[in-house]
Amino acid sequence: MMQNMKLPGKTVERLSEYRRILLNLLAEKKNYIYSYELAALLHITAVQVRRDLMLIGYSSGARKGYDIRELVETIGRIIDSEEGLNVAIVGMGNLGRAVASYFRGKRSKLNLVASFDNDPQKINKVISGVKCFDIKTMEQTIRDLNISIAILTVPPDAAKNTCDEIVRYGIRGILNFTTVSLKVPPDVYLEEYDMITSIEKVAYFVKENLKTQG
Amino acid sequence: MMQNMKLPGKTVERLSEYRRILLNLLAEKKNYIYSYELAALLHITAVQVRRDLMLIGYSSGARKGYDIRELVETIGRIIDSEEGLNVAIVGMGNLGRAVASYFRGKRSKLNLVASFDNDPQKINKVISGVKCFDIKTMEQTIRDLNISIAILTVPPDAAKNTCDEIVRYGIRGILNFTTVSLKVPPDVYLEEYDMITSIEKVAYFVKENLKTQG
DNA sequence: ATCTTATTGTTAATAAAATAACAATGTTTT
DNA sequence: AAAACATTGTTATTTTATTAACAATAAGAT
Ligand SMILES: NC(=O)c1ccc[n+]([C@@H]2O[C@H](COP(=O)([O-])OP(=O)(O)OC[C@H]3O[C@@H](n4cnc5c(N)ncnc54)[C@H](O)[C@@H]3O)[C@@H](O)[C@H]2O)c1
Ligand SMILES: NC(=O)c1ccc[n+]([C@@H]2O[C@H](COP(=O)([O-])OP(=O)(O)OC[C@H]3O[C@@H](n4cnc5c(N)ncnc54)[C@H](O)[C@@H]3O)[C@@H](O)[C@H]2O)c1
Repeated sequence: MMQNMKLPGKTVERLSEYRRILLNLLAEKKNYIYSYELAALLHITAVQVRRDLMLIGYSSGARKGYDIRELVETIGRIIDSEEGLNVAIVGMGNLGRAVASYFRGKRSKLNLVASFDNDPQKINKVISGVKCFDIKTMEQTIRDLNISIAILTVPPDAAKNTCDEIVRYGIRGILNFTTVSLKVPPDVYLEEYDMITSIEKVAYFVKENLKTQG
Repeated sequence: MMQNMKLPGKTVERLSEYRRILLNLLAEKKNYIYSYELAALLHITAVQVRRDLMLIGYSSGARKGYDIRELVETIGRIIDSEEGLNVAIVGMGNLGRAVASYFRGKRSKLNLVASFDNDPQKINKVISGVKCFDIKTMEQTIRDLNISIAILTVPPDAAKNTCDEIVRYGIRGILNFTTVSLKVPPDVYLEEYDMITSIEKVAYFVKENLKTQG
């Protein structure tokens, strides 16, 4: 098994989702799970689950289902970085605070270590559990705290410049929530998400369903 | 051209993204755009853009690029519902408020007409521009205001029950931001999004890139 | 201990999505 | 007004993702 081969993005997404659900199940004291159960929880097929687990080389021993604890651990070995990676939120407004409060204490291998803003009201305060730094100190702070991932939640008109800055300061991955489409060098991984797209997609299928089903 | 054929979900997503970007460009007084320009803004290929537009039967006249205003209008005719659809946010916490403030005044065919919560502090107040109703009045309010789409942002432990309720009250599409995986009847369209998955995906590729590039 | 059964792991087949190839078309240049 | 050109619209091809099929395996039943 080529352990050093990059997994397809889709598989990585599902592995993250498997783990999220498995952790919930562990909390409910469930210890084993069948592929078809996990599939049903994610609205996918059991084959897909088994295929994904095959890709990461995980094998269950069979017939009793997967050992949830073990599987969570295996997924971690594949998708987490051993030493952990440090994350910052850039732009501590409505969305930034929501993300911070959600993120807090969730993932042991991804540490939310800082946020940045240009609002004097926010600078040097702890907001939603994370210290807010002056955006002017970003270069220094990113280096000092060894931050490699940024969650971008500044206003649209600040997005482009801010993105160029953080890339210059050594950020290697960006989750962009602004409505602005960014350009980054090929060695920086960029993921973009816009809620409006999700809502419009829902609306489209609702509309189509209403057309055919009344 | 089969106008009544459902488009692939991926195409619907891209159409929404095209429109978002085109509206930004219009605001900057740009009137025409080539397929390759639009593609670059979305990090996809020009062929994909042209293919999507072919699917919705849009034709440019050629060589001067697409008329942005016209294209925005055409996309609207395809993905929007003519009469508009009404949307509610269920759970007006950190994320609910962030979504509300983002949504406000954005889409003319999707109207954010209500939010629901069980916190007496919030009930009957206008929060982030939208009135917050008592969750107990949800059945009535959903019917009165003809709400067909819900954005679910309640705490995880309330998610399942709340989802069952809104489905019973006639909701036809749900955008689920809770970490709980929901089950809905086949005539209800469900879209789920978890930020942690996005961040873990970024982290995975950052890790892999660091391995190969130092 | 053997048989039955349920579930896995994996290869093969199918389906969906993306890309390439290129003729058609309208624009600009000469 | 013809030639050169850039860009589109569309079909064909390739690639990627999903699903189906099924032999292998281990748990439980007899
Ligand atoms: N709210 C949402 O649900 C949502 C959803 C999708 C996308 N977005 C986008 O995310 C971004 C943030 O949305 P929001 O609702 O949190 O907005 P917001 O105005 O509440 O927050 C923006 C924050 O960025 C800070 N800021 C402004 N300029 C800055 C700069 N140059 N450097 C650093 N910080 C700066 C502001 O002080 C503020 O704290 C926007 O681009 C918005 O379009 C929001
Ligand atoms: N904050 C984020 O960025 C983020 C991201 C992804 C997912 N989520 C998920 O979204 C949900 C909301 O997150 P949040 O940070 O806004 O939490 P929050 O606690 O700030 O907000 C939850 C809101 O729901 C209300 N509520 C509680 N029980 C309710 C009930 N039974 N009926 C109606 N309303 C009820 C609360 O009064 C509160 O206003 C959670 O499930 C969280 O896991 C949050």
